[in-house]
Amino acid sequence: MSSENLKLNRQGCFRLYTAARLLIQVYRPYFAQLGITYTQYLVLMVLWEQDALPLNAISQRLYLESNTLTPLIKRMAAMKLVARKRNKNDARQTIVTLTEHGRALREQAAAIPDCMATVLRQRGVADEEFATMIPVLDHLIEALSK
Amino acid sequence: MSSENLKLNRQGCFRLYTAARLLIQVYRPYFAQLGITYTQYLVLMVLWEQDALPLNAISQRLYLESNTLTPLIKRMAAMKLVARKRNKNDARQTIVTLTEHGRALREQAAAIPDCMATVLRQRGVADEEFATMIPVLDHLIEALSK
DNA sequence: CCGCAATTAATCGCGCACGACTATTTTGTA
DNA sequence: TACAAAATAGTCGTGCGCGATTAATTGCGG
Repeated sequence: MSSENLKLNRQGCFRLYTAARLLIQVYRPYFAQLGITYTQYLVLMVLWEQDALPLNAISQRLYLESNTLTPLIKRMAAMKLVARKRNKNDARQTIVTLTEHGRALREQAAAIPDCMATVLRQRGVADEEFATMIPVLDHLIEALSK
Repeated sequence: MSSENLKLNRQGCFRLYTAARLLIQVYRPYFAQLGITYTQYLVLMVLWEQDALPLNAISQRLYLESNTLTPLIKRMAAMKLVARKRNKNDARQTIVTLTEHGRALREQAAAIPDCMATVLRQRGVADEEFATMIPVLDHLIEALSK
């Protein structure tokens, strides 16, 4: 193992961390227009795909724990994006459902990926280039999430 | 532009965000042993390379603003890792210098990249695989940071 | 059917990130 | 030289992330 590769890991982490932050910064104004944050958008994405999920299921999808999700979803409930209710069959679970407002946001948010793709292309990042990272990121996530 | 690629962007952001989080989670216990956080480690890395930098310079290296760095570095000063002092030549600047303790941590932290590389390899992520992302991440950071 | 382990959310405290803003100091220029 | 513009840190408020812990509920082996 060369010291080159050692350095690479640590710098790789920094690059991953920085690229994620900067990319989310580009997203932020679009979400701000809808009155939501990036993380709230992630929760909505999960619910748009399948509604009425227990917090547990959202947790597994997003790799976020209840200590992050519970307050997050409470804020979303306060904004009338979702509703929280106990599961009758299993009183331990809290079921999260979309409100009309939460469902309606889907159409408005649909345009965001287009905008993002355009922004990236304008800044010289080709889709194909970005795409080369996807399988590695998936491998990394799969390897680190257990 | 296929809807496939549109989806890819948004999911690409999520993957980037998640992979960064999970990777830092693996780092965290090592840093905890030294009594520091990942972000504090980043500041130390910059200062280990060149000591006595104005906050401004650290900001540029880490892509973090003063609203993040000022409190962060104050905490590090409270822990006696660094010292803060005004620049005599330019009273606007705050110069951040390593203390003896901050300098000493370098040797202890030196082992961490080894551990990380081992952990990743154990989990089936080869250095070469990770390395393929580096140029793309650099391109992304360069493109998004202005 | 009892009790104990596992599951599921929730709570708490702290440290980032970051948008918006302010205060101070320097610089450049008319 | 005056003074507007730029540079530099700092402050404030909010929303994550997450380690640690707790409370409530369910499931399961004996």
